[in-house]
Order: sequence, then structure tokens, then C-alpha cells
Amino acid sequence: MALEHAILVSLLEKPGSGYELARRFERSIGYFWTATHQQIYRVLKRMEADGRLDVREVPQQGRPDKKEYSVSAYGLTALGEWLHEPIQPESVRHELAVKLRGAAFDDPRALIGEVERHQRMHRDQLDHYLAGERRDFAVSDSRTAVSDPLTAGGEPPDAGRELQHAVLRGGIAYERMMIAWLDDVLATLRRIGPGR
Amino acid sequence: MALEHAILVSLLEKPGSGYELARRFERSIGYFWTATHQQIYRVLKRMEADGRLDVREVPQQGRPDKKEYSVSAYGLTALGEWLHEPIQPESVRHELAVKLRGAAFDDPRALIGEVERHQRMHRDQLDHYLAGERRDFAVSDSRTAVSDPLTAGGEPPDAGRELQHAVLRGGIAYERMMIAWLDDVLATLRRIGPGR
DNA sequence: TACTGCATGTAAGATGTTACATGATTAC
DNA sequence: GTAATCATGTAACATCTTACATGCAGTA
Repeated sequence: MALEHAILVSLLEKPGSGYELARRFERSIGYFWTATHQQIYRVLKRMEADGRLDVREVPQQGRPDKKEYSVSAYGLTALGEWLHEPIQPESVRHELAVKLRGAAFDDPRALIGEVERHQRMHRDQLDHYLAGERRDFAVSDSRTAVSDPLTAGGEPPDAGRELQHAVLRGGIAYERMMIAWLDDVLATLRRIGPGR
Repeated sequence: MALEHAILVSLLEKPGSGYELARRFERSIGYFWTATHQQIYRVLKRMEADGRLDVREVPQQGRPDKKEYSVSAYGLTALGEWLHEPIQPESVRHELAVKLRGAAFDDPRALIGEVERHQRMHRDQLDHYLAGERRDFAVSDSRTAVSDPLTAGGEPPDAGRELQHAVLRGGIAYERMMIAWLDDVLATLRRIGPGR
């Protein structure tokens, strides 16, 4: 169950409440794992009962009190063990591809609007990633960042930052790939006409 | 529930038994949707009860008899309706990325073997896709296929084939992107050293 | 007064995973 | 004889989604 591990990683990066975690799952962690607040609260309780998390009641003014969770020593050990286990490849779920193949039995052109909508969402996501990269990593062009000689032999780099950046570059590469592929799909849909 | 729709699409392309569907989910349909035979049998029963599928008992020699499912008129209508509904973007699940960010709190170098293993799996998948493309679509280089002028104005193209090819090109683009990104990740892991 | 944000939860149902179970045929 | 392939299923459990529920504070 990787949600538990995603929560461990997030709380190691910074302790927080269930609500705060839910918000992080809408942004940074959400780039590679999604969860709703219902899931998060349930799992937090279980992990606290297991002893992988510590809780601290934080009274607040003008806001409801919150429970701030942090990773216990046992939680850190558990994460370490998981890191050394091999994981099997992710199972793929691409609903749009299902639709694309289904479109052959309907009117393929009717899908054009939907594909354009998805492409816009991917463009927005890409812009969001690039803005985050400029803000947090001060890189002008992520395409050149991979083998930038300026960072190759300098001061000792921060492992956490470097890894976060690498994950973000993955998100950027994914969105660019999707945008290009959806261009290809749109060209195909326009070429094949109204169908059956 | 997209498993139902994936099954409708697959059975429209060719009727078959639960067992045959399970095998297809290991190959062509499996490129964009996964399901185990247990799921498939459960859903097939429900869809037959709903009237979206027809069944035909097929006695066989030397093999167990099988139930061959095909899409009913109502099933085709149901698929058409689904095709016209917008879908929300897929929720991302990238366990390797979770590990990568978690590695900052452990030894990042310990992940190198695992990342290399994943990269090999993606290379194998890419080879598999490219072999399938050569076999089924007779294209020498998928990179040029998108805007190949030879196919732009010729005989009337088969919508089903074109769409299947477009989906396959998506799989190819995805694997190439992943292989390149994992190269980037490996370079990052080697650069940042043994960590904390 | 209504909406948004902060904060935490319950409940029901759908979906997905893992393990177990059976039995015949064919290939090595 | 042993394993793999074809063929279908049950049961238990884990996980995920959707809807419902509460209550206070600040803003428009």
C-alpha cells in the first residue's frame, strides 16, 4: 500500500495535519500519487495505531484545533525497509485510450472536442510544473538541466532537493509527451473522417 | 467503471470468452487497461445480467467448453453514450516517484539497482510495442509515421486500424519518455552520493 | 446572508487484489 | 510423471470513491 509510504515521505519532508496532507496531495505529492481526505484520515489513524506516526494536538486561535502528525523512529525504519523492496511495474489505466479504440464503433470525430479538452488540461499542468520549477529550482530551461555542466562539479548538492527536482522533471517530461501524442491523435481523428 | 467499457470495446473488436479476454488484457488491451481474470468473470456476469452482452455456449473438443460473449445492441448503445460523456483526467500513481523522494531519508544510491531494473522493463516493453507495430502496421520508423505524406492522401483508411495504431504510438511515446527520464534519474542518483 | 477556507470525520458501495479450488488435455 | 495451457469460478480482504455530516471564522 503505497499511500502509507507517500504519507511517510510527505510527513518526513514536513509534519502536518490530515487537512494539510490532503492539500499537499492536490499539489506537490499529487504529481505522483493522489488521495482524498477520507482516505488520508483513515490511513493516518491506522498508522498512528501501528506506531509509525506520532500525534500532537495543536490548539489554534480562530481555527479548529488540529492534530499534527510526524513520523516516529519506527515509521522511519518501516520506510527504509520498503525502499529496499522491489516494486512491480505500475498497472496502466488510460481511459482516454479505451475511448479512442471504442470510437471506431461510433463517430470518431465526436471525440475531437474531448481530446482537445484533455490536451488543454495537460498544457495547464505543464505550465504549472514549469512555474514550480522556476520558483523552486531556478532553472531557465528544464531541457538543458539534466546535463548542466555548471552543477556537475561544485558545492555538495542537497539530496532531497535534487530528488524532488528529478521527480518534477519526470512530470514535465510526461506532460510534454502527452501534449505531443494528443496532437498526433487529433491529426488521426481529423484524417479518418466521420466513420461507420 | 471503465473496465466494463474496455470489455465492450474488446468484444466489439472480436467476441470471446472470459479466458480469452484475460489473455487480451495481458497484451493489446493491457497497454492501457489492466484486469485479472477474477475481475473479468465478475464483470462479465453483471454485464450479461444487464443485457449489455450476449452469451453463447461453445462446446469444444479436447478443451473445456467455453462461453463466448458478444456485445448486444443495448451494449453498443451504452458504449456510445459513454463515449459522449467527458471523463476526468486519470489519477496518477507513480510508486517509483514516491520511492525517489523517500530515498532522501535513506541511502539514495541503494535505489540505483531498482531504477535500472525498471528501465530494463520499459526497454522490453518498448521493444514489444515496436515489434507489434512492425507486424501489424508495417511501419519502419514510428517517429516519422505521424506525418507520413504517403498515407496523407491515398486509399480510404480503416478507422479502427488507424485508432489502434494511434493508441500504440502513445504507448511507444510513453516508454521512450520513461527510458529517457530514468536515465536522468540515474544520473541524479549517481551525482548526489551516499547521503545522510 | 451566503460563500469560502479550515478541520475532522462516518457510511455505503464499487472496485481491485490475493488466495484457493477444480479438472481436462497436451507437450516435454 | 510433471508442468503448462485452457477454462471457470468462490471467498476474503483491501482499497478507493462518493455522499453525507458538523461547526467555526473570515470575507463579500
